[in-house]
Amino acid sequence: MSDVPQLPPSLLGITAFLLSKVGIAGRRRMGDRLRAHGIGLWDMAVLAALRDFGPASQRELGARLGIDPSDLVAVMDTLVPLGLVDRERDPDDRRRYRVALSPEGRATLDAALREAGEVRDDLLAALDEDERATLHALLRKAYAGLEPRAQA
Amino acid sequence: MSDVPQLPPSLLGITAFLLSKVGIAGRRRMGDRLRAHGIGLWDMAVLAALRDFGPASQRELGARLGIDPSDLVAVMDTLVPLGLVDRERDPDDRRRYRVALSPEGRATLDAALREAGEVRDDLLAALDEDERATLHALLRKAYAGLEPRAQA
DNA sequence: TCCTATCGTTGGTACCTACCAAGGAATTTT
DNA sequence: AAAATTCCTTGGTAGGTACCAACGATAGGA
Repeated sequence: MSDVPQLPPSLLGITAFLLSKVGIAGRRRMGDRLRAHGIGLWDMAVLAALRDFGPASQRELGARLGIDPSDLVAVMDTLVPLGLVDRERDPDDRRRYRVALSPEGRATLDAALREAGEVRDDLLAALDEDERATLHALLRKAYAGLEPRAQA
Repeated sequence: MSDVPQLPPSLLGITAFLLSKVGIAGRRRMGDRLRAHGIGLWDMAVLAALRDFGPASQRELGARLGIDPSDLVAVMDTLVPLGLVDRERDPDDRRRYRVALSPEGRATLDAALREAGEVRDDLLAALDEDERATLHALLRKAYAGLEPRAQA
């Protein structure tokens, strides 16, 4: 009759459950859209960090975003060949790279952020503008409580 | 200086990003707490489905919760030995099992739901009662839009 | 100079989620 | 009674995330 889940009310009463469900759906949709741009979620996060904070070493990027340095290698293996970042050895310390956002990277980031807006519209289709703003503000507040230093 | 992520404002402005972050944090905490009861998230979902909808076959449970039947085997391998569910062959069709919540299962589910409440309090520590209620209502509405049949 | 530390990299582990194929047992259909 | 279908199970694949150890290259301190 139906191959769509009909979840128990007990679970729907759990905020963390809803959070997880909607969050996973959003993450999945975002990942699908970014794939069309040839990048992944971590790649987008790195582009955003480079734009917001300026050029950085891979180590700094990893610390900032909470990514293990070894996992950052895969991100760079994506971003560098696509020309979305410029990576050169730091003249002052040739152990480290100096990773910077390229014009192409900036354009891709802009596109990714537009995709994010569309994902939000899709994910929160049932909510009006005010409700979306309220939801965002509440999430921001809750997240700030979780990660004190992440406050903008 | 800091081993805690300092996320780019660009990302914090993305509702889906926050949703995912807070959702993952909640899921993780819930998983940690359930582990102390010897069960996982899927196990809890099955217990909740059995309480809300009554005894069912594994196929029905799978369809209802969106779990692949083969993955449900692992859930049963957890719940049956713990005595949280009673599983017997359906007399009318001995291919299928009739899985029912046991008294121990009901008690464990109650405990799990209490844990869920504590996780909410922890996860949403930065929000007051009204804000938590608002957040829950908004998530419920958004989720209902995503999964039309999941409305309670 | 020698020792130690850091940066990026390779390679590996572990865990979890989600799927799919195939088979035995039981049932229904033809 | 033969064939097709359903239910559960086993086994395998695939993707994603998160770690950790060790190494070459480079740099700084004793």
